Amino acid sequence: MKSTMSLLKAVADDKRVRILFALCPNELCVCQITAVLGLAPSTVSRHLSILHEAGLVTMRKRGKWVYYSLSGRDAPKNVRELLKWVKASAKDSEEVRRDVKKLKKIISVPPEELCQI
Amino acid sequence: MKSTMSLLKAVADDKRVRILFALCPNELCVCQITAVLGLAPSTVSRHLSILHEAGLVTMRKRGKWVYYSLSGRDAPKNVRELLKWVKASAKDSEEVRRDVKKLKKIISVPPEELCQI
DNA sequence: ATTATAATTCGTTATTTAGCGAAATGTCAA
DNA sequence: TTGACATTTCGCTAAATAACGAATTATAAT
Repeated sequence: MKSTMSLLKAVADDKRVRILFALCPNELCVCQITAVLGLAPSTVSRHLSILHEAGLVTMRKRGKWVYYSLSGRDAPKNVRELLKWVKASAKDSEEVRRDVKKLKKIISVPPEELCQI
Repeated sequence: MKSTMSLLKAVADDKRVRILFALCPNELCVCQITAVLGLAPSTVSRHLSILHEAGLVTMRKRGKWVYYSLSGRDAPKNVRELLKWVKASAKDSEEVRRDVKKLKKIISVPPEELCQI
């Protein structure tokens, strides 16, 4: 029950759902996610740690940057299924569409130049 | 996104998840659910209204009693899938097992005599 | 070494939400 | 009608949590 609730609480926040959608096609570094959401870096970092704690995302450090991506094949089945549910349930929403659009611009800039945008 | 979030917020509370499990085999009236959870009737009523608002449960009035049950075949697909996910993910938890045991005793008493327990 | 930058941690504030009891509503029975 | 009971609504308090900025950590570049 504990791990189930930590998964459900992790996805029961619209900012975190938007993060999951942003990570759908690609891994992203924190500053890119911050640019999509328009929140303070510290806030985004906290959201990411909640998603990571629940097992929904994985992270990888590369130099100064930390890249996050969706948990994949090696994650427990319920994690994969929950990600699938969220994706199917909210994929047509206005917010997600807006973020996808924003993401295209963000990805076109290398992360080195991004953070002062 | 709005309806997705209302579903996710509805299930992101352990008391409400326990209610969903209690409703798995049978519909129950509010006083029976109250007996399982050990919370004040007004609190349980509020939890039920959140689940109902999200579309996860249906209700039926019969005399003084109001019976709640899980949404079924006629519910949207994502609702049915979410219920399935929750059920699969938490079915082996200690809390659920305890509640199932408690429920057996509760059901063995007709609701007319239950509320003063 | 020093500086600059990405990310995290921490302390604080504001918002949300769970919980309760009291009061209101609705229904049955006497 | 009156009374009893199941449920809901309302107002309040306490707890959980999102958000921010400041301080800290870690890494890379000068």
